[in-house]
Amino acid sequence: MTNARDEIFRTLADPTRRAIFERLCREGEKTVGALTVHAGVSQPVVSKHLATLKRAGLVRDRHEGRQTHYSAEFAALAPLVDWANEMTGFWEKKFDALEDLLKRMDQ
Amino acid sequence: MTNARDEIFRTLADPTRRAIFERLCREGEKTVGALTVHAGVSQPVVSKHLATLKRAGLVRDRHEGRQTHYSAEFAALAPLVDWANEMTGFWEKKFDALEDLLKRMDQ
DNA sequence: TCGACGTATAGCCAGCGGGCTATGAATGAG
DNA sequence: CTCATTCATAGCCCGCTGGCTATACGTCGA
Repeated sequence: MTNARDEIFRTLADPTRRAIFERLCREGEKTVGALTVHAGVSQPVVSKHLATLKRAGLVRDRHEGRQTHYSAEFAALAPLVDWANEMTGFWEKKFDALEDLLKRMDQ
Repeated sequence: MTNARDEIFRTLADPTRRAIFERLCREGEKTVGALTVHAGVSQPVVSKHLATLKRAGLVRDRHEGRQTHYSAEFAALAPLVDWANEMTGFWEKKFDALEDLLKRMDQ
């Protein structure tokens, strides 16, 4: 029952994980080792976070020899943006309704 | 050190809390009691979630007699949208760079 | 003034999850 | 073949937090 939107929010809630994702967004494809250097946590933890990000569809992995290259999946952010737009959309709707009401009152 | 963006993500990560926020977005100002009816959790829990949402700047409260009315603060979603745009922005940048590269190669 | 009502706070518990180390599995180098 | 390298997995621990009940606090009606 836990939908994609929920998973995206949960996944991006952790600062360490979000930092890893940000890094992939800014600097493109990176190996686990390269990410670990600046992550501030151990390599297994980085791998774990990457697995979580992958399950949420936020990253892709590409195996090349013994290293795994990860890259950001930008499109996966769409549900988040859509949700935010939907929420603020309700505000605009109400604003429109208010405007409409005022117009009617003006008549 | 935990900035606003971080707090917003953490706050919206919980499904129950996000549902409450969504409800406030969709249906406007609501009392704690009204929110509790459909929240699926006890009243104290709803109050707690509302306090968390308030600390994150996502809702406002208005006291009227013994009831407290809460309403969504849509503007508080801006950091979230900005962040998402920034992330996808890196993608566009890279796309532009690629386009530029292809142009140069074409010459 | 007193009781009922609406909300917030306190205190507790259990589970989730993020951190660690140790180790396994796969690949490359020599 | 053997050893080093790179990453993933396993197993553990502990703090955080979301849930609960009980209760305190403030407000309204009688």
